[in-house]
Amino acid sequence: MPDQQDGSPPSITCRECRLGRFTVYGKTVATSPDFINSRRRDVRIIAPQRTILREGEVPTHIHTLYSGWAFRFIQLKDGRRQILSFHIPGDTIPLESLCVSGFRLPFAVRSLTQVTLCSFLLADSMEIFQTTDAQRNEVSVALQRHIANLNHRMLDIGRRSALGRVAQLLLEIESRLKRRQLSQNGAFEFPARQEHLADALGLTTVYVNRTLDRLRKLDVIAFDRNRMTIRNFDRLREISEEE
Amino acid sequence: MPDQQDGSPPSITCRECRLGRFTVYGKTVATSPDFINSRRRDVRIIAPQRTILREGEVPTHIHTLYSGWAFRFIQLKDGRRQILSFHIPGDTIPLESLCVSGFRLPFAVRSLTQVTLCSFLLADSMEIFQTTDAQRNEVSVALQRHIANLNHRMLDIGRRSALGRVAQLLLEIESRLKRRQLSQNGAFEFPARQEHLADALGLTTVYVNRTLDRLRKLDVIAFDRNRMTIRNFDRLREISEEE
DNA sequence: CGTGAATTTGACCGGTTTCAAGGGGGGTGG
DNA sequence: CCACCCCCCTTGAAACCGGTCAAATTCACG
Repeated sequence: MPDQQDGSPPSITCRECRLGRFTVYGKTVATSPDFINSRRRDVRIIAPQRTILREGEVPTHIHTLYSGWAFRFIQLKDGRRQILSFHIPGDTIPLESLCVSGFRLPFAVRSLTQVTLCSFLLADSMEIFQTTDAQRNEVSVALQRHIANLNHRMLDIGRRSALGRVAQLLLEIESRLKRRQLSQNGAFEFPARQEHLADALGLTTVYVNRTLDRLRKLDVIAFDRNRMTIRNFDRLREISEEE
Repeated sequence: MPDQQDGSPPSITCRECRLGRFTVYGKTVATSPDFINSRRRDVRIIAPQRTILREGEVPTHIHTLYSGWAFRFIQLKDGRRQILSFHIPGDTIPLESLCVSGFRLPFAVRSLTQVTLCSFLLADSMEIFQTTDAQRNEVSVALQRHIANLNHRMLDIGRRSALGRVAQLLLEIESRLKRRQLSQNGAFEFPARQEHLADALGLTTVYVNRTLDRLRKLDVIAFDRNRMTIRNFDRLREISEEE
């Protein structure tokens, strides 16, 4: 694992980074990793459950999530929280800043696990992302995927039963992890607590638990504290579509 | 009203258009309305409940909604539908195409009422929107608002009661209409059926009806078939935040 | 007036929440 | 090395918000 337990950042260059080719600047890092590396201003480790970005701020840096999970969310005064999306290794945070100038965050970002961030100045990023058509296109594709995921999550929360929502979310996360080679045969690290799933799906923790239990008893998934396995993709897809 | 009942497009130039200054190219239209007008390829009237853009397509044009309402949505095979947002006069459809190259729509767009669209080639639009910093900024601001609205809608659907959701949606729509001078003292045209509200809020038509009725009995709103009036903004805001 | 679409109302149902208590596992300190 | 503790998962029972089904009413419009 890339995580360091002692709190010191990993001394890995972009050239050796196994995640580099999965990022939005994957194509560029492939051709000139040292260029990307020279623009990296910081590699930082952040503890679990820490605020990374505050709602309303205008980011001056963008970050690549090197290890761990984070999530973006909005919160009500009384504590009710909606998680808008989960960030997994290789994600750019916040992706929108590469496209929307002066982007004022309409959400906050928090680390879920311990997290390692590679940070770039937004100005430097623009140099990277505005130079070639190929690079502009990478950003577009990433942003399109993200928007599509948000739209689907909205459909899930508004129109699907608890069972369908959980199934959809698990499938989305697995497919994103798989694209980054972080899922093998449907098995992957899954550090989110049931509380996080609840806040992402518009459910309560208790009911997420009951729903996961149903899926487990159907032998569609298996999981323990930090690991999730999809044991029957076809069935999970059926459930996700019908419910 | 700008609507034509006879099906022929209005013969209004951008110079005389009272909506022009509220669009994303408002600044540009103010300085050179004839330039904008020269790029307008089409003014078209579309009947209610017609598909304007299909899910999965890559738009070649962008449209300014000149009159009427439209909405974007995703649908399940069994007919369940989630409305992602409503489009009101002055909106650019789809706004994302101005920022994300080759944007493949993850949703469909349909007219709610009869609708008048001013259409521009995407290529021509780029000329308009990429030329000046001021113009790029306009797009950013519009997109930020839109993203923020989507995020809030997600919070509403996931974490608020029916009463809070309805209140939030009415406030959002009123504030957007007001910015375009389409709401006076909280009173505005409101062509959406209760079914549309239901599909936007993740509720059923019947329950939207009961919820609107509660707000009406509290004397917070008044409405008939095509007109909505917010009679008590403070109370509506309280309700929207607490529920 | 007549017709169909949209709103409104009533009775009942059920998915999800709420409240509350019990259990397990991993980390820490004695 | 064991005991304790905290966090999280798990389970049960009861309540409730919103859904479902069905019928009545109102409204726009021809």
